[in-house]
Amino acid sequence: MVLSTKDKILAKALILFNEQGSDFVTVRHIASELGISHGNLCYHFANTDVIIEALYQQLVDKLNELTKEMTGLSENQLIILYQLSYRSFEILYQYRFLMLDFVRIMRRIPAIKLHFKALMQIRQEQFTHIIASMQSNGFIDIPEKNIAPLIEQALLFGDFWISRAEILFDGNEQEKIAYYHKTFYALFEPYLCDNAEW
Amino acid sequence: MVLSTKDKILAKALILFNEQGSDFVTVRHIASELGISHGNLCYHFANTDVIIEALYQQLVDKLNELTKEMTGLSENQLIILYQLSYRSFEILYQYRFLMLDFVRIMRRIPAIKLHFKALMQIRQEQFTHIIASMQSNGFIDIPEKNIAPLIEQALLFGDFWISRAEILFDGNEQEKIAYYHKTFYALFEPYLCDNAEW
DNA sequence: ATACTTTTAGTACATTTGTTCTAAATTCTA
DNA sequence: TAGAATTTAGAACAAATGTACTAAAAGTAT
Repeated sequence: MVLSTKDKILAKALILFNEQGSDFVTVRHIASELGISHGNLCYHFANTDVIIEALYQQLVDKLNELTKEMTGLSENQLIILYQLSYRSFEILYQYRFLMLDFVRIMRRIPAIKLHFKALMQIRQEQFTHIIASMQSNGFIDIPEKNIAPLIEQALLFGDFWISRAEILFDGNEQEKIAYYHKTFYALFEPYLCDNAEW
Repeated sequence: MVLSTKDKILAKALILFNEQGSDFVTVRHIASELGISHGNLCYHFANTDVIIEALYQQLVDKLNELTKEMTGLSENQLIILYQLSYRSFEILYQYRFLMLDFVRIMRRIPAIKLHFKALMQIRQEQFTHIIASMQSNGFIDIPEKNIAPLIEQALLFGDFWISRAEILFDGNEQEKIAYYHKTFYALFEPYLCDNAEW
């Protein structure tokens, strides 16, 4: 399996962005790491913003694919919620620079900001739907007024656990994901019914 | 009340950082906005990192002062928790660029990263203490195993609500703070006892 | 008033970066 | 294989930035 120059650039850029942050990394750095000229790199991607947009699109595609895959399953919503969030955490971690430099990237690349706002809308509806479904199946018992805050908490946590982990967590990648996912899932625990323990 | 050049620089830098992010703002920009030469500015602060460190110190001082003030009160811990967090949210918002550029700043200025890790340790202990105290006073009933996740959730929320708000919240500053503080406080609600409603 | 210190403006320089351009090399296609 | 399209390397340029330096101006103390 041989990668095209385009794909090699994206793969290397992802590594460098994750390691060093999306600033500090320039087209020249990426080209240098790949052993190609920056003129060549700019032929494929005019600047780093374009590369970031491409990587963001990769992330969105992967998350969409995951969602499609999971909603096809016949497991109960509790397991869906657990596994969907866990695997989302794994995917997000692959593209962690996007979350680590969240505000900066949104400020610099309006297209991503617009798209992200729309994405959040969708995610919020998905959550609402899952919770309503769990409610009607008796897995969860949550007062109406607590639903919106819970979803807000969950979405915020999902976006920023990586940033917190980057500064404060000592441990390898797998431990990190497992720890923060556990803490994420604990958001829902107060509302779980007894028959929801598994 | 006339400000020294040093203080004028810090005040203007805070405004610009909050508006535009800590990169994009250079010593030349700040100097230009103030109508002074950048040579002069560099006489007071060698570079933007030093300015950021000074502003971070201001934030820490304000938060410490608030904590000291609040722990002196004789209200019950529920009110303490509510008010302390609300006023912390207000102060954090004043210095929001620090939270918006969280990871970037920590990566660039190791002194702040070290200090912040220590600060988090202290905040975690404060939370633990408050919760234990509320527990023994019968305001809250929380299983032992849920305490650590709750604290982690609260600290994470406290650090990153500003970033989420920056992208997604439409509304003025007061509404923003009120909305996110309410969502923050909702983290604790599932565990509050009946006698804790107020 | 004089000498000393602090503050200020302005200049200069090296480095980095984005961007554009040219021409060579390579690959593709007919 | 010949010609066209694509890909690549490298040079060149302008703009921005951090940093250091000089000298003038303002303030202070004796």
